[in-house]
Amino acid sequence: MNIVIVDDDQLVSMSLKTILETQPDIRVSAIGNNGEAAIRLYDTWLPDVLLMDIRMDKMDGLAAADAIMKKHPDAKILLLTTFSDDEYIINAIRIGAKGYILKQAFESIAPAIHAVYNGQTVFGGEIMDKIPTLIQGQERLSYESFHLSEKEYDIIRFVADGCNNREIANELFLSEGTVRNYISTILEKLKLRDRTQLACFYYKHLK
Amino acid sequence: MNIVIVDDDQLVSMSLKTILETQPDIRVSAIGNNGEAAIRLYDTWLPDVLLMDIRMDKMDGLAAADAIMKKHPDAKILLLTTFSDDEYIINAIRIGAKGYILKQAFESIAPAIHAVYNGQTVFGGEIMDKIPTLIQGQERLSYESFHLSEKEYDIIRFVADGCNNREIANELFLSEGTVRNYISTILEKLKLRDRTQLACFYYKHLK
DNA sequence: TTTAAAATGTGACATTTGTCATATGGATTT
DNA sequence: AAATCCATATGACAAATGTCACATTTTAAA
Repeated sequence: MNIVIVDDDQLVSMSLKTILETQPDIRVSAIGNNGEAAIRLYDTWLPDVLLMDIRMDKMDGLAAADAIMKKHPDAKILLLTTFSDDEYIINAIRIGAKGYILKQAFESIAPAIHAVYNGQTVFGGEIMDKIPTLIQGQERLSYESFHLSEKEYDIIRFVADGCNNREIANELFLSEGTVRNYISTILEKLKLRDRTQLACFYYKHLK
Repeated sequence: MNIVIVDDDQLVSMSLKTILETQPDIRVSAIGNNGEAAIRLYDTWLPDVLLMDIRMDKMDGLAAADAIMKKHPDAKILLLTTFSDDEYIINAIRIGAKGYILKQAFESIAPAIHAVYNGQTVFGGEIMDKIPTLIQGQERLSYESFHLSEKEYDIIRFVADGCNNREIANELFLSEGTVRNYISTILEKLKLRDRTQLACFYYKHLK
């Protein structure tokens, strides 16, 4: 497996090279230190996987990745980042990068490369956690954060499924009145007015 | 590395087991064939990675994954799928699954497991390609496809925002009765029963 | 054991909701 | 001009909903 590394910190690229070459099936063909070099090196070496830092001066990793993907749609580019800067994630995905991982996580870089080499897309765990919020624009709150009991949460799910009180009562083996009482309490806790608002709340914050 | 496999096709689970056990660092501790078994086996074996099919009868993989993640927030669950059914992807991410890959891609399953074990999240390449569209405009159905007028759609949005009839009437300078009539028509067109179901419908299909 | 706190239930009540039949004024078509 | 359609409106009505005050039972704590 033929790899090219691009990072503007010489120290990092060398460490990466050292780590990767302990893997029998990996060879580091070249090292660059900015986006322009990345493009040039990619053309020259056509690596199986390009390992590239996102933040670099001259031309940043995203721009370079974009240019490379346009020219070589099958390129497998694994982006490295120091912190999980949200702003980049979506664009990285959109550009078609095959991964986005934290460069601190040394020991997990080799597995990531293997996965990418095998046609998959890899994200550092912490990074993936942000996707749902990016997709929806809001994070999923757990029902604990509103001091809702398990049963109350059950009921919310039925409401958010369009069930009326009778149906919920039948499903949960409760009387209709009890269901009403539950809903009344839930509405009070969440400062909502009626079941429709509750359903909306569910889809906006709990789903 | 301690793995549990869950797939309702015995043949698949056995093949997977065979493939995985060629890896020196992987041991398959148990095999199950439905979501309930998954939950039970997870509790029993606490595997490093749980490999589970998405589509199963009895209880599907997503529901099981959700239950397991709620109980064991650190669980590493790798979901297997036959085709890249879009609908599941977002939910898989939301639930916190650590991967979503095509089970056909035999040779790439081991690398995926390693990556997940190392704290990363893995997606089959074809699958990741769909994320951008899901992120942007999540295949929302247009209101035309339900023969809803512009005004009717306006009203739906208010309902899905938790407004009651009076509020909608004020916003749109209509009488409360008119709003009711509109909603009545909308419910008829969409074959729904009440405004709560309408709100749910909005979030499920129109949002 | 006694006490306290949940979970569950009931009945009464006002409000909101959804349905229906029907009416009016305007715009469009014939 | 007549017929038709559409948006809007009204009033009457039954059903569903949310609130409240209160029991009863079960569970957990002191």
